Amino acid sequence: MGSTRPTPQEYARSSAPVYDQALVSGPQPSPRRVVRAERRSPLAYLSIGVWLTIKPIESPLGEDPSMSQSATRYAESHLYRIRHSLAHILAEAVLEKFPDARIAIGPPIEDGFYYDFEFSTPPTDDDLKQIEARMKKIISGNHAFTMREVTADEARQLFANQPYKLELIDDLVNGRVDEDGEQIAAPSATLTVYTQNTFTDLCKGPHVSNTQEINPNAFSITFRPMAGAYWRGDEKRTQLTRIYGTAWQTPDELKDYLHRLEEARKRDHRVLGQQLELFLIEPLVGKGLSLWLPNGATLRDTLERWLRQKLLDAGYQPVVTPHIGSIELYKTSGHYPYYKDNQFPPMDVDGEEYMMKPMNCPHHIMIYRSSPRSYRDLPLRYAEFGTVYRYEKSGQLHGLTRVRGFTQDDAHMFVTPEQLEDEFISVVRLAQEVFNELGMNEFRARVGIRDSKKLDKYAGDDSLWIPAANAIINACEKIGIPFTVEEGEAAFYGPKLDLVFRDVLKRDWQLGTVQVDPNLPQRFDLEYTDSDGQRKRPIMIHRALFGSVERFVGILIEHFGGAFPAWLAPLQAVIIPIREDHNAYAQEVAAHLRRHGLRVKADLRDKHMRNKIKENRALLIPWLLIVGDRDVAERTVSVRLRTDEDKGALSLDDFTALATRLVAERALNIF
RNA sequence: GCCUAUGUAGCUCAGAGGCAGAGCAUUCCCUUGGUAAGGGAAAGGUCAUGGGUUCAAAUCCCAUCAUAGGCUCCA
Repeated sequence: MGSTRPTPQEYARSSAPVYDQALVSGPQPSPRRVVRAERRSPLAYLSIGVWLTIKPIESPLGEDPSMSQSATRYAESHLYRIRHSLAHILAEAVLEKFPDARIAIGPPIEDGFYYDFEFSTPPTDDDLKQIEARMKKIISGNHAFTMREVTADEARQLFANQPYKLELIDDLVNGRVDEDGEQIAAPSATLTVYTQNTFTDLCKGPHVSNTQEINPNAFSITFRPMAGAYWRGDEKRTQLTRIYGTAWQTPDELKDYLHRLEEARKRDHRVLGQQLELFLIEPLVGKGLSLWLPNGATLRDTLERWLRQKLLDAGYQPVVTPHIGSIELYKTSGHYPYYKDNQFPPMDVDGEEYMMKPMNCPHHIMIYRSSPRSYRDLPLRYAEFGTVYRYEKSGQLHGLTRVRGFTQDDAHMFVTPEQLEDEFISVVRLAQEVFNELGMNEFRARVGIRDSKKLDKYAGDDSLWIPAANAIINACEKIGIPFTVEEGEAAFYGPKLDLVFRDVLKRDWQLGTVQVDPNLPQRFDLEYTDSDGQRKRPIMIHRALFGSVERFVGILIEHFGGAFPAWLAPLQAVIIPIREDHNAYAQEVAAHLRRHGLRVKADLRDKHMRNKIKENRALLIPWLLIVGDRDVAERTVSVRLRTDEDKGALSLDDFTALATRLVAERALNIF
């Protein structure tokens, strides 16, 4: 390794943790990351790593103007000023109607802006409508935005009855935060305030010069309900009321945005999960616990069998471990004290404490430890679709993407230090292969290292962490996967790489994770005998590609909008007879296709064929096979795709060959 | 967990103190129709749960549960 190689910490500083604000959009596992991205000062966007080569993918829903720009350009854009200014106008309108409201902060964010308030009685939806109407009036008043520098004392006088502003002022002069509440190092010598019309706010800008630069019909504050938000994101502090706005340059852009939201809503895996009868979450079963209906289970099972075969081919060995374990196991691993608050509480069984399994690694470690190991055995790769249970706060649960019981496509590798980098590379390559075959081509990696300010949070010392982090970074560079390095995102036992997938709507989803772990082998005193006869300590790699199968299926549902490639579709073809006397042929066709391994059904209900087409189309069945007099006579099926394309008649043999080929190839197209 | 909203038939939703409603789905009857809803009938309800106010509660009040949008956290 060359002496110029930056330390992992230097990497983290040189690559902006968020390199494209568009990449932090949409539902994703870590809302905290969104918050951090929103608050990041423009400066933080300036240093963008050269290895970040995300290419834009085509979106069927049109381009979002803010998304095609880098975050830096966004912060300098006119749209950014419009949104920032609208936040102030919102505060003005709110204070007019609620003079005793306290104002907190109001930054521009992706797609819009928000402002946080403290109300004695929160506004109603009606109030919000009136506030929006009032904002349009203020905009039409052509008011100038003027900036003024003030001393801290002047500022304290200006905001004498605004405690949140006073706190910000104190922190600003002491160098703790900037106006958006972002932590910064240097104290700020001068403070600036911006005034428009009757409203003055502590603010570093920038703003539009006059409200006439804002189109009064290109924003909305009623598009999303009000929300609670903790002051400074700290749950121990006051909960404020956040009013969100979206704002654009033109009314058409606003319309497009609202349309995109609507499209995303239609793809919601919870909506499609019900419509396509994939899964249920039943209160009587419990919060965050999913029931898989036959359709969903078929999809899941197809995915799992495919992945299992891939793992066997890659030299993984299957293992199976139970759903609960002695608390002593998790005390030894260190998980219990560290993640106590996120686990189901222990249960007492005959005076011994047991826990629902929150992770599989300690169990796999015990399998490794069950027998003396030689360097000739390594790498050892244990794989299990292991179901784990974690206590998530109730407000945190969300469909399949955030549940309390889920199955990880988990594996643990035990390697020698020399094997670490190659093994790591092969894991990431396998991930690439798996996701590419699923048609998920757009993904990147996020390397998580220790928070250099809180080193005591982590197990083990530099001698374990630094080589491990370097192995990950080396691997990323060799593979050429786009990656960023982020401080404080490591697991407590080792640095990690998270795989982040960007779906067809350009939303980011964290998928699996690959973690280098030098610590658990130490805690469990794992050993192998090396070629020189010495007992040595192996290193572990923890990895999951899908992450949680439940969550992964949820992501697939949204990515494909429920229109799965044929090989994944729970039902691949439905045969629709035109008249009742075609039923026999329909059943014959179904039996024929089933014999060729296809999942098909003959729809023999006493309904008009048009009705059956409509209903099966809504179920997004890839192939609808219409059979009538001509088809019976000529042994054909008339193929109608779920895309509404009528492909005309194919001989039964031709269709069988086509369908089985597309399924075998796991093709993304269905004709 | 916290803030706000919502909870009526399998699904989507109307009803806002005075007899529990519609469309779709389901069942049955008629219908046999070549590419996005053929006709008719029946059945389907603890109006989330528990308590309260009232002559009377799906409707008003309180609590609980669940869901949604946020906030916070995530091995």
